[in-house]
Amino acid sequence: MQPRAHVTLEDVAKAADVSLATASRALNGMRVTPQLRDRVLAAAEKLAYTPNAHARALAGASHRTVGVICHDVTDPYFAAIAGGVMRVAGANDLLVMLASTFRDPEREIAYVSMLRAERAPAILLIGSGFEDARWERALEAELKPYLDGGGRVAVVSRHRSLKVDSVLPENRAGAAAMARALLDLGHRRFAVLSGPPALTTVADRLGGFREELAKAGVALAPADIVEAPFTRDGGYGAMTELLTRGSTATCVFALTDVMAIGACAALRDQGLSVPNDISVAGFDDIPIVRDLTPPLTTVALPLQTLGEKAMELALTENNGRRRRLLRMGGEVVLRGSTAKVGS
Amino acid sequence: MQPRAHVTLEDVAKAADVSLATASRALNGMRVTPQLRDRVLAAAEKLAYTPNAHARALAGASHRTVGVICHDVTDPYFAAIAGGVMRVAGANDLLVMLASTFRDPEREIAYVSMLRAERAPAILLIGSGFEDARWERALEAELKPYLDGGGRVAVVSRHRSLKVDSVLPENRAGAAAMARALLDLGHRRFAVLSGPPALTTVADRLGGFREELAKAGVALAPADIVEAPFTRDGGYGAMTELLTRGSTATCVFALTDVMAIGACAALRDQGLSVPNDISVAGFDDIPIVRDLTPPLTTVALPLQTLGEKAMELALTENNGRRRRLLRMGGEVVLRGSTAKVGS
DNA sequence: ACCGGCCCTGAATGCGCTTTCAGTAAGCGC
DNA sequence: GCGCTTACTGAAAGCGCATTCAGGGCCGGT
Repeated sequence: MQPRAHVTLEDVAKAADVSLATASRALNGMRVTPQLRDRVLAAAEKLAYTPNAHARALAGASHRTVGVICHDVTDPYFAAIAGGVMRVAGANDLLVMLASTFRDPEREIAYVSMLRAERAPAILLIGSGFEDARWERALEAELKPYLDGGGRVAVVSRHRSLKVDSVLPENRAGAAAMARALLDLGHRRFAVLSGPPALTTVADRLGGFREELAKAGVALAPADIVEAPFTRDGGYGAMTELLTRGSTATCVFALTDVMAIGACAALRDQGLSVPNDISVAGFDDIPIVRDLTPPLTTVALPLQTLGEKAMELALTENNGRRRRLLRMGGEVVLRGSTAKVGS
Repeated sequence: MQPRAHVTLEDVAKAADVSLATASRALNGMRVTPQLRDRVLAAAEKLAYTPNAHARALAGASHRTVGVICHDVTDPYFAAIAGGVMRVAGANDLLVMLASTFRDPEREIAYVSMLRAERAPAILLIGSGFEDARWERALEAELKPYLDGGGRVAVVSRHRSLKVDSVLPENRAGAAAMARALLDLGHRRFAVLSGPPALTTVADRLGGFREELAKAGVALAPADIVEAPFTRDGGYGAMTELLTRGSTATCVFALTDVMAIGACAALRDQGLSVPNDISVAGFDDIPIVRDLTPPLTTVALPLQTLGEKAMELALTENNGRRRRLLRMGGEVVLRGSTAKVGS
């Protein structure tokens, strides 16, 4: 005969010969005569009882599964941030529901909706928002009732339009700093490996870079900018494209390290040397880049910390009702993938 | 005045002036007069109604959040597998709860217990099991009632002791194949960068490698094996240790690519060249290794597919009650990090 | 020995939803 | 036009648990 699908609290209570209420109290550590408590615990153990989290949540006990939505766990950038989130979550005895949207705004909204249905105590949005105001509004509409219902929301690296606690990488300032650093190395002809223009991160990084160059009187022609997905293959393709266009750039700035890795691969496959033939710089400082040959010059972001802070923001009550905003990172780290011009 | 904490189905029903049951049916796409359905949908929309997933689950509707437990999402190996899992999950309109154990068996069991409480329809265990039979038994005890209750379990890369659907990398055969490949290159003095002996994967890979060497009359002395965590820094430290010991190995086999990356970094920092001074080989074929300089020789595993297959196994009914077992990967991929001896 | 008060236990209620079950209105054939 | 089937709607039960509300045993005070 099949064992019962699920052992319920009632079964335990019956086995221990106490009332359902007493069993509940014993299991939850409320004051109960030690003898009874032992009986209940023993019965629960014997029956392999596991409380039904849904029933528990329904009955009022807050449940402990927070939602995290990112673009793509496979990307080391998001993996590192998610790692930080999970570290803090784990320390607080929380489960994490992780979802990947693959940069599809529709999926993102669908996930928020599911998380809302789960009555997750907190939702974290990791990664760039979308330039299209339509999506941001739809997202906001989804988030609003959640927040009204007491839900907590924090975002990482997301455009300011959402009025929630935020952890923001210094995208614009970091890119500007990188521009200065590259100018200091003597570069004057640049190319940029850009990402999907729909992402706000792209606008910020590209804008910061371009403006800083402009201050030095260096222009960035449309032909010097190639758009591609924020992936290794995107970077590879963009770099290849640049090469076939006959670009004369002495330095390539990839908007993410992952793209920079692809770019370096393309250069290698074309028999070009980094940084002797061309300098390459990235953004993010994902862990792997310091172990590349040559190690990658990049704009450093404390990725794990980004995630940790976001989780902390979501977990701590924000009494002053103003949203909190943390800005982090943005320092240029010069490594071997960039060199002085003509050296 | 505060908006109500949560809009319930009853609110929607009242607003649409229909009964609760009708509202439920309208929302769930059951046959209802179009006119009524529209009224209900409009009311739901206006009130920003989101069904309570807990209530829904409790009332019998199966819910759609599967649990995935891995050692560490930050590790590209697990990230890639998790990516595959999420791809299939997403295609089936499932949410994924991802948890990282950081290789702590106690946490692993705790997570299984939480997932069981959540009544997740499926649990996936990603990553090596533990040699200590005590933990495996405890895990089994936790899993047993879950399976009896109709839960589905699949594991990736986990020792056979668990009687559940499995996707197994060819750890032993792959390591043996690597041994042969390295022998063919003329190597006779080897060192191994090993992992925590508590992990079954370590025993399999190390065993396969050692046995194949033995067949060729090449012994692996204890001094040639260094144990370290399965991390980049672990590999770095182990390689450094090996160097300070004055190892005479011409070839280093790291049990994972991540360790191999650390090893290469250590060699570089010591001014040694790969593969001229020493050959390095890894295991897993995580995506990044083909972009290293030199690209890493390794045992290939179709990581994303591993995750996809596991999810598929968990999703498909297993009518024949025998557990299904998929073995995958194990082919040696020779790249630039290994060279013929003396060349 | 008696009563007030305290602490522990058990019965009962409700969380929000799905799902029978029964009831009612509409539709059909004769 | 009557009886019957068909189709939809509404009332109500119950999923498993936390929790409130009474009731009952026990203690100390007098």
